[in-house]
Amino acid sequence: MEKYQQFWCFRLGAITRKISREYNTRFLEFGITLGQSFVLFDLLEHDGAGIKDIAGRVQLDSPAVTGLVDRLSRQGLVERIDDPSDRRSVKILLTEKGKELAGRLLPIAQEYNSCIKDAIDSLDVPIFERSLTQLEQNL
Amino acid sequence: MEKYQQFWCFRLGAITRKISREYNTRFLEFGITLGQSFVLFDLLEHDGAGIKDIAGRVQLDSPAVTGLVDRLSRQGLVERIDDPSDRRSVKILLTEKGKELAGRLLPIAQEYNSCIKDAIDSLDVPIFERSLTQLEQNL
DNA sequence: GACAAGATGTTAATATGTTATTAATTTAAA
DNA sequence: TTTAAATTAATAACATATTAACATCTTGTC
Repeated sequence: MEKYQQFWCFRLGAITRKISREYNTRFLEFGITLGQSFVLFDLLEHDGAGIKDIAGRVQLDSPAVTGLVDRLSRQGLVERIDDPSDRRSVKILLTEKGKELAGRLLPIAQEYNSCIKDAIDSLDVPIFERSLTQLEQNL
Repeated sequence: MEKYQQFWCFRLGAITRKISREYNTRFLEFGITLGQSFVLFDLLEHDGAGIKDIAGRVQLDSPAVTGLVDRLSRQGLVERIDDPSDRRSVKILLTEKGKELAGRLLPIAQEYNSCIKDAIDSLDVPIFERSLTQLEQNL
């Protein structure tokens, strides 16, 4: 076993890519990718949010969200409208089609998330989740 | 807390990006990125390997490794030479400069890997690593 | 030996993510 | 009030990752 293969960063990256690939496969028939779905899910609870707010919650930089919103809007799932209270800003709104799709994708994502949890000992799940929280907080 | 933010996929992705960013910052002065460093580290133990072998070990597709090797070779850190035993294939060799740099980066990476482990309770480390192994095996 | 099937690496097209820069606007300060 | 500083989103440039298509070469079978 090579040294670098024990780096958490390497292992986390490989696992994340594998999971993302599976999500993307499941979402393929809807024409959506995993990253795009997070924006849709976010808008379900924050319809009309600006780019920066979305970026903060999905933990991406603004330019990345700009790109995701571009692709979603090209599919008629979201709309950009000017923010009347701040002309620099933009409000992202779910269209009917987008709202409907987001509602359809959410249970699919939740179901696969359960599958992932099943991959490890059920007794270890709370500890694993606690570790994730600590990584989020302490890095 | 939004639903999607509890998806392991979301959390793992965000953590991985954060760690990668820190590695890339530490490697910046060497003109190297995290992904490129994995290829260098791999060659330390498998000098002369082919693209497909490297891809298998670093868990990427061949085209991704082709790109990484392109950038490394542009910096004179690796060399492509024809495989005399199979004319489809290519051997990737570390140059002196590449070998020297890989040896210099490895301890930096190991040191930051320890930092990351310090982010979680030391008692939880073995369980977290066991969970990673199970995710690798069962997904 | 000839041909079909498989293997190897590259290229192209698309999506993702980061950093730096820019344009437009708002806020704060002098 | 005029100017300086900060904010918002977009763009450009680059690196990364995946899939599909391709060219080249090897191998196995007849």
